[in-house]
Amino acid sequence: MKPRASKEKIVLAAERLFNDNGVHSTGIDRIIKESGVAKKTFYHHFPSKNDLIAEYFRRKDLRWFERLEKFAAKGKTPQEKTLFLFDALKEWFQEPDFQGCPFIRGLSEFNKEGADPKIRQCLDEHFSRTTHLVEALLKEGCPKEYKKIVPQILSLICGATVLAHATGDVRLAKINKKVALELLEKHTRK
Amino acid sequence: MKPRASKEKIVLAAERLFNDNGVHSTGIDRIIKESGVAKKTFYHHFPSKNDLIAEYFRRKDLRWFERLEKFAAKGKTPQEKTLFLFDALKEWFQEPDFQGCPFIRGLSEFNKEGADPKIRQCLDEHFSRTTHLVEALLKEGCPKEYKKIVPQILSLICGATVLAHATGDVRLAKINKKVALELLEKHTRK
DNA sequence: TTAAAAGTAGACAGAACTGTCTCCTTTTGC
DNA sequence: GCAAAAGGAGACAGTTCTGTCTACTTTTAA
Repeated sequence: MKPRASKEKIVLAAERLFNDNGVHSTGIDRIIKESGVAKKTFYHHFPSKNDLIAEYFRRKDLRWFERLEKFAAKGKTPQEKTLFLFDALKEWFQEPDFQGCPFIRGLSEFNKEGADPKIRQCLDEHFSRTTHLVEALLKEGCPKEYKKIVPQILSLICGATVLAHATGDVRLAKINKKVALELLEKHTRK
Repeated sequence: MKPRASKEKIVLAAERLFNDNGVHSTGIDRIIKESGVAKKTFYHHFPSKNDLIAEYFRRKDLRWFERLEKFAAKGKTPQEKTLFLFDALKEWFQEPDFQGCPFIRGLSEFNKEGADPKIRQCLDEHFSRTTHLVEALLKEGCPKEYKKIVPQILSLICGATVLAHATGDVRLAKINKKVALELLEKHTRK
């Protein structure tokens, strides 16, 4: 086996297990067994489980923004770009292993006294970066009122994600896209 | 100590610890220590930890609907009742120990293969009962279009809750109440 | 009053978890 | 080619977790 492939195999196994069973419920031994590496190899790449968890969140964050930007690029105006974010959600919700947002799930497990600071930082940065992305789009699209609309759009994104996870209803993406459209039309017409 | 008080003390300690540290992260020993009962007493009332967890969710569910109904009762029309739900959220978000929705958090920990069925049932019932409450209000308020609006209102409730937890911004309740008002006005005028 | 129910205190078993360590082999990079 | 880095296999320590059990005391209710 290629030495450099070990780290990747660990992260891929962790990604699947964390997604299916939750982060806390997934033991190191299980990750090691399923990735097929030796325990020493694991601890060579990740000094502790928390380092793997942080890496997991960094990767999820990266892919989240790749997806959002891929869809936003389909729109011509900032308003269109914003609306295409909901198509990104639709694509996400339809994935067979969709288990809700890793960061919202992460809040449950790591947003507490005593949790590893580098993990909490991953969560904080993810939420603030998502906010900034929407903020940047709306600042361009409706510069006078973007401060009002940003939390509304973020609520629609969050709400769709949680409800799609709780109920399995993929249509939430489309439903909230329409609400977003109405909000944007209303605040752009003025 | 009064014998009948033991069960209550256990549940109260569990409620605080589950809220502060998460359900999985809270060990039986900690709950026993903080509630001040003997281990045998604990297992007398709850055959297993999962039974305590189910009881925890049943109580949270009960209080959630008590609160929603208390606020809904302040409105005269179904539309007003629906809008008052967001004032219930505001009250909730302002509590010093607000740590997000226990059921959304529970999804992260228990919505997986192998989780205790009675716990998953608590979660499922909570989401469907909340849906039915909103559905009942809107069915009365705008009978022709309630099917469209229910998921929108639920999204606004969910989104506000998650974002208030993630960012600490209590204003989400008020912001989304306004969006809900616009949605209801639009669909009632027709 | 008295038997049953509920409680206290805490040892203990058995499993699971994180992280360390040893011994040895393979791969990489200069 | 060869030293250093990376990897394999797995024993082991130390902790924590759930759940059981013994021995004894207090409260409740008929």
